[in-house]
Amino acid sequence: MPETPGTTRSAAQTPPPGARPAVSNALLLDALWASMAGLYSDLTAAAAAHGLTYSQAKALNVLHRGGPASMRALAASFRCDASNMTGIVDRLESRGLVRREPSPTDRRVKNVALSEEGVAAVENIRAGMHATHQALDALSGEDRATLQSLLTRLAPPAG
Amino acid sequence: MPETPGTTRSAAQTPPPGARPAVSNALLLDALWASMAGLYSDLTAAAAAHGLTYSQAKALNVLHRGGPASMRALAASFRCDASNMTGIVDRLESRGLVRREPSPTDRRVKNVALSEEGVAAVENIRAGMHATHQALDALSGEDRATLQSLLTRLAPPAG
DNA sequence: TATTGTTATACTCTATAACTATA
DNA sequence: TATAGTTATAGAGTATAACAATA
Repeated sequence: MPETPGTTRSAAQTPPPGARPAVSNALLLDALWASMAGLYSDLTAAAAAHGLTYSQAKALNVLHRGGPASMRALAASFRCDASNMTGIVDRLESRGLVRREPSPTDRRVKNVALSEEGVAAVENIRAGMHATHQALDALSGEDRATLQSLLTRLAPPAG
Repeated sequence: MPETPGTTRSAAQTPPPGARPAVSNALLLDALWASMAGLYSDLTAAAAAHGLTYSQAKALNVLHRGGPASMRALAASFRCDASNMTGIVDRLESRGLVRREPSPTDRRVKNVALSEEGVAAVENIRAGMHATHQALDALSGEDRATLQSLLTRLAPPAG
């Protein structure tokens, strides 16, 4: 039950006297929150243009990046209970975007794999995130590299 | 119907020969997506620790940052239909975290305002985003300023 | 016994449409 | 007529608990 308000910066990072004012965690949190909201909105719109929800697009993207995955592994990447994946994969499968394949080594496991249509869908959705692409295209090459580095350091281990 | 895969960088930014390899939009999109997922997960967990959902915490945060807002303005900040706010605000109000107050100037409008308990809740939730605070605390002062600047440039106009 | 995937249930979020009370 | 808020409805995501098949 922490009674401490927003600013929780470690005292070890006391800025040197005369330096420009430090950016508080509270301010960074606001900026992160706003950019997250923008990204989520852009992604939801791009998915909706293909008749898909955000979560469905997210599942396709996970499979696109990491290859076939078990229901359990998919749920782990969503950080949600495994039972939730049943419905999400059901809807994707009924539209022919993914397939459920029995694992050759463990008969309990079902591996979910993208179909050709699924690959096309996820690539179109990613390309259709116009606001995000526009914002990224406005950055210099150096800024892009810096952003990539900072985001990678921010991303949690489970990513 | 763009057939183009992930990389949609404008040709105007062709990197000079001999420069370090450019960071593609596809790579940046992955990094953004991963950090967004981490932030969402951290925020959802912090809200759940107070018995609140992500959307409820988001509404409290909007009111905390911007002061009282009409149902319509709240819905605009959520980029969702106004009818959805009724239930969200209902649940927050039933727990005493917000109040609905009639607008003095327009009898159709209801302004939603944080109660003292609501202020405490949103501040505790923000402070309870441990993974995010930890990741931010690991950044140098210069990196923090750079991140703040880049995120602000990424955030959409509607914020 | 433990694990994988599923089913059943309840709650929340979301979009759409229709309604009311104001303007 | 147009707008603010609400209600009704249906679809989707989420957590919990319980279950059958398999390890």
